Parts: sequence; structure tokens; C-alpha cells
Amino acid sequence: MTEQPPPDKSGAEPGAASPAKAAKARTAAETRQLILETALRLFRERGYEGTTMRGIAAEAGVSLGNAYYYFKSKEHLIQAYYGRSHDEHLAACVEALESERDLKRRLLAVCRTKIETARPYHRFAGQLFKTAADPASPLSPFSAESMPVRREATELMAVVVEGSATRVPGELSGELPNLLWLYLMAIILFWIHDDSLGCARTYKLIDRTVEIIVRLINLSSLTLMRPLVRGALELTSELRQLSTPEAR
Amino acid sequence: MTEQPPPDKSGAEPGAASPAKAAKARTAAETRQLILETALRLFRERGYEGTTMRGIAAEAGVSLGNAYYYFKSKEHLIQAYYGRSHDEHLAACVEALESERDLKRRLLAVCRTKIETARPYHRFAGQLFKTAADPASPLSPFSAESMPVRREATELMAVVVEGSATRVPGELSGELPNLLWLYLMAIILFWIHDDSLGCARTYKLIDRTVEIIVRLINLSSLTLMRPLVRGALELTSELRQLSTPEAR
DNA sequence: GTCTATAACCGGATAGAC
DNA sequence: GTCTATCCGGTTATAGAC
Repeated sequence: MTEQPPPDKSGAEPGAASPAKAAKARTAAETRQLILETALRLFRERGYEGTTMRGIAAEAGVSLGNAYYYFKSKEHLIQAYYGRSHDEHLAACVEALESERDLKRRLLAVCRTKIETARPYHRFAGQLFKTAADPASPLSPFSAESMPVRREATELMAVVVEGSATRVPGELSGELPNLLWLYLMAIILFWIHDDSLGCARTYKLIDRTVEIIVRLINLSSLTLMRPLVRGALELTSELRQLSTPEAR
Repeated sequence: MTEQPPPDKSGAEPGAASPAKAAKARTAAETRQLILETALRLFRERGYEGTTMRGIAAEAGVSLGNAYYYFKSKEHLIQAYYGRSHDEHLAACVEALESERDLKRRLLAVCRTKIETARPYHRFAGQLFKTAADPASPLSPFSAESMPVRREATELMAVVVEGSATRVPGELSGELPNLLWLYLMAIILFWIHDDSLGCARTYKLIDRTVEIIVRLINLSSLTLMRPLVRGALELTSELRQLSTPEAR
């Protein structure tokens, strides 16, 4: 969700208790915020690799060590980006979801707004993906640390389906949001590699695949498709059961 | 970390039984090979990040500078891994492809052997993927530099299909190898994240999805499925046309 | 053309003083 | 909470030996 500054020990809400504060003083939350904003700006301007921790610190007017005091590593700055990106996405597609009942158009709106809101970070996202792709990294969308954002995003897909006029067969409806989230991840993966003008290819891909997905959902209640759907659903449940040998 | 004792300068190759060869002599190719083998071994033993260029040089008994003389960067060592990995895969599945006509079993064999041959490098592959995921990286499977390996792998999928007893509808047959290559990439992506015992989940995923894919191929000639297949194929061709604004 | 040795640069990360 | 000093490893540069 929105960036919550974790360590607030002073207990003083901004502007609440102390008007007597010296002009130059900064609360911890403010410093943290300052560093984060600076980092995100530099990421946009220079890309992920082009931005150094030293650069962030210098630009924000704090020391290198101080930056590391608030963010354990360069990667941890990215978690903040995740949260913000999701918030922006949510804000951008909530209107469409309130006014639209057609499943295809709902799904289209959600996918398109995701790409639109992420656009300023296109280059950054490419390099970012580099570290996010490492399964061991807490930044992996599949990691335990990413669970909160992931749950929210999946929940959004549930809203897309449930708020639509389409009736989804019972056996499929439980799994569908997860599958749609996975689909959106795939779209993002494509987008990251998309250097076409205005990301035209990604939009084309979205238009076409949403079409196909909705058609498949409609076909899924057909007897002919039963074994196929059944097989796919069994797979997802089996994969969940074959879970990791030792708990992390 | 323990300090590595300085490289042995005595000149005696350990266990060098070669009669004529001057003890210290080594051809350029041999040195290159030595460095590469050492690197791949250390990658296996310590992972990608856990292996330092200094460590490779020390273990191979050459200087750091020499290692950089043969491999422009740490990443360039990876290209060598790609090539070798594909060769091993080819060798491992050629037998099955010669003796088996059933499409499902052919595809199964190819996917399974891919995972099996890559297994010693599981951890390495995860970290490796980190740099390969960057679209700008020459190591990306979609990059121009990776084209040769990619073409070979796609060609392998063409063999899988063409050597099978299954008749694929003409409009689909041209695109199918590309789609199957993409499918294998997805499997690998899953495998990288798979920490289940013996990668059981990956094998389960392969079994199930190959089943589904083959069933879809068989269904694809049905009139009912026509618009769906047609739509998907139009998409791939459109994506190719909307190519990059400037040639690389 | 092959190779060694060494010093240096750069940037992520940490330690410990204030 | 904030700083300075330092470590560590990828990478580059250089100078010279065979």
C-alpha cells in the first residue's frame, strides 16, 4: 500500500505537538520520504543501474550511511516502488470498474491502465526486473515478502470477474483471479521487452489476448472443454500441494 | 573466507604424464578452456554471485588479468554456458526423437531432458536469470546476440512436430515451433523458481501442460476453435510487423 | 599474440564514532 | 540519526615478460 514510515518513535504527528521545532530539523519520516522521492526520481531519470546510492544520498543532501539507515539496500527501495505502482494502478482503474459490467471491457481496462500508469518507469522496470527475477530475491513477485502486494493485485482480479455480468462455472471461479494475475504478470514481462513506439505491441497483445481469454472463459462450460478445464485446475491444486520441502 | 595460497609457480603440472610437452607450456585454447571449466565448476559449487573473478583466476591458476583477457566480463562466461547447455540438451533428447512418433511423448521427452540436463545448474540458473532478464542485456533470450541459440532451439521444436504422427493444420504449423519454444521458456522460468524436492513441481507442470497443449493442437482443427486459432495467429503476425522503430 | 603482476576506479554495503 | 572511513568485488589500465 502507501508508504508507511515504519520507525516513528517520537509519537509526534506532523504538526501536532511541537511548533517549537527548529527550522532545519527534519523528522525521521520526512527524511525517509525525502530519500525515497529522490531515489524514485533518479530511477526515472537515469534508470536503476545508472542511479548510485551515493548519487541518491548526494541529491537528497544526506550521507550515504544515512540512506542505508532507512533502506537496508538498494533493492529495498524497489519495494516502495511496488506499493506505489499498485496504488496508482488502483486509482486509475477504479472508475472503469464502477461504470462497466462487461467482462471483456473490465479486463481490458485493468490491463491497459496497468501499463499506462507504469509507463514513466518503463526503462527502470526493465532493469528492475533484473533483480526481481532472482527467485531468492525478496523482490520476486513470488516471494513471501511480495505476498501483500500480490494478494491485493489478485483481489483486484477477483473484483474484475465478480463485478461483471459473466457467469463463471463454479469450479473455475476460485482459481480464475490467480490465473488472471499470472496473465497480467506475463503482460508486464512482455511490456518490459517491448521497445515498439508507444508500446504499441503491448497494447495489441492485451487487446487480442483479453479477447481470447474471455472467449475461453465462455467456452469453458462446454462439455467438450470439460476435461481440459478440469485438467488445468487439478494442476494448479497439485502444484500448491507439492509445496516446498522445508519452510522458509 | 580463507586466503588462497598464491598460484603454484613451480611449473609442474599436477600429474602431468604428457611426455613431450614442456611442463609449463599451454596453448591459448587450453588456457581459455581451463578458465571456462573452472568458472562453470565454481558457478555450480558456489552460485553465480558467490563466484568472484578473482576466485576463478586463483582456482585456475592464472592471473585476474588473464581471465579478463579471454572473457571480456563475467557475463561473457555465461554465453559459453548457454551453448553448452543446448548441446547437452540436444544430445540427451536425440535418441527419444529418433525412436518415438507420438507427439505428446516427443514433446514430453524434449521438455524433461531440458530440465534434467540443466539440473546441476539449478541454483546458478536462478542467479544467472537475474542478468538474463534485463532486456538490454545481450544475455536475454530475446536479444540479437542470443539469436543463434534461439534459432537452434526453435528448430528443435520444429523437428518435434514434424517428426510426429500428428497432422497440424497448415495455418498453425508455421507458427507452432515458435510458440513451443516460448512454452519451453515459460517452463524454465517456472523451474528457476521451483524449490520443491527434485523439482517435482516442474515435472508435474510439464506433464500436465504438455497434455493440454497436445489436446489443444488436436482441437484446433475444429470449426468451433477456428476463430480462436485465427485470432491468435493474427496476433503473432501483427506483433512481428509492429517491430522496433529503429533497426538495431 | 599470450600472459603476468599490480595498482587503481567505482559502487554497494558495513562499522563504528559522534 | 547521522556521519566518516573502510571493506569488498567487478572492472579497467598499465607496464612489461615471453
